[in-house]
Amino acid sequence: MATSFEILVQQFRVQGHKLTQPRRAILRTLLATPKPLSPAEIQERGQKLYGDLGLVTVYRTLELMETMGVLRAVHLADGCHGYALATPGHTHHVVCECCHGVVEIVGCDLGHFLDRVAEATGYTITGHWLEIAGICPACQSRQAD
Amino acid sequence: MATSFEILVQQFRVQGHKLTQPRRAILRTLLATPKPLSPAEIQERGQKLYGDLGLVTVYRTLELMETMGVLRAVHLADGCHGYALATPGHTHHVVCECCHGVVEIVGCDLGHFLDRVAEATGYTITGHWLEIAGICPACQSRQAD
DNA sequence: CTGTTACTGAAAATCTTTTTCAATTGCGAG
DNA sequence: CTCGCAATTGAAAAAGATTTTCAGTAACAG
Repeated sequence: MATSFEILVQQFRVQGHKLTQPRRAILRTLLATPKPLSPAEIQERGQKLYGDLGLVTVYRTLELMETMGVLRAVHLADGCHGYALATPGHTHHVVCECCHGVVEIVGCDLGHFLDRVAEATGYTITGHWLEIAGICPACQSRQAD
Repeated sequence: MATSFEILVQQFRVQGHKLTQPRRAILRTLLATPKPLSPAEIQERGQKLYGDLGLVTVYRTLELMETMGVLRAVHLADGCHGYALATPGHTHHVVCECCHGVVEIVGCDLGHFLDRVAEATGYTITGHWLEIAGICPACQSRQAD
C-alpha cells in the first residue's frame, strides 16, 4: 500500500496544516523517488516543481511531516539524515549499498524477538528501528561482469 | 564480554596504529561510560584525562576506530552521531528514551528473518542495524510515582 | 638514542541546520 | 467572491558540526 498524494494532502488538512505550493512540491518529490533523500536533494528536485523552494522550508516541512507521522528519517550507514515517506503500517528498509535504492519490508516479524529482549533487559520496549544493508539484484548482476 | 582497555590497545597495535596520549584518553573515556557519547562529549570528558585533547583528534580517532571495527555509531532517535564501543560479536542496542542509557543485546536472532528478506527482495544482505528504544527499569519506577 | 612517519592541535574553511524577520499566501469568515 | 488574519515562506544571518590545512610533536622501530 503505497502512500498517495491524496492521502498526504488529507493528512495535512486533518491535522490543520496549510497546503502551500512549496509543501506540495516537497510531497511530490518524496512520492516520486524510491530512495531516501537528503534535505538538499529534496530542495534540488523540488525546485523543478516549484522554482522558489527554499532549503529552510524543506527543513521545516520535513520536521512537520515527521511529527505528523507521515515521514521517517532513514539513517544510512554513511551519514544520517535521509528521509523517506512512511508507509502506513510498520516497515523497515533495505538499502542497496551500491545504488542506494531502497525497498521497504512490510510486515515485521520482530515481535517475538523484542519480547525476548524486554524479558532479558527489563526494559519496556517502545519502538525499534531496523535498517538492512545489501546489494540489490540490479547491482549484483552489474558486479558479476 | 566487555571490551577492555588491553584488548583495544592490542587492536591498535595489531592494525599498526600508534597509541598516543590523546587516543588513550579517548579509549578510557569510551570505556568509562555505558551510553553513547557525541564527539563533543568525548572531548570534554577526555580532557580530564589528557588536558590538551582537541576536538579534531576526537573526530579523527572515532573515524579510525570505526574503520578498525572497534567502535560503532549509534543513531539515536533525537539526533545522530553518538558513539559507543562495539562489543566483539554481533550486538544491538536498546536505548532508554528517558535517561539515554544503553544496553547491548548480545546474540542476534535475526538470521532467519534476514533470510526471508533476502528471498523476498532478491537483495544480497550484507549487514543490518537494529536500534531498539525503550524505557529502562530505573526510569520506569521513577515514572510510576 | 635517533630518524622517520604517523599524529596532533589550532585556525580556517566547509557544510549543515536553526533562527530571525519582513513579506506572502492559503483559506475560512463574512 | 473578497478580505483579513495567522500560518508559512525565502533570504540572510547566526549557530553548530565536521573537515581540511599545516607546521610542530611524539611514538616507536632500529
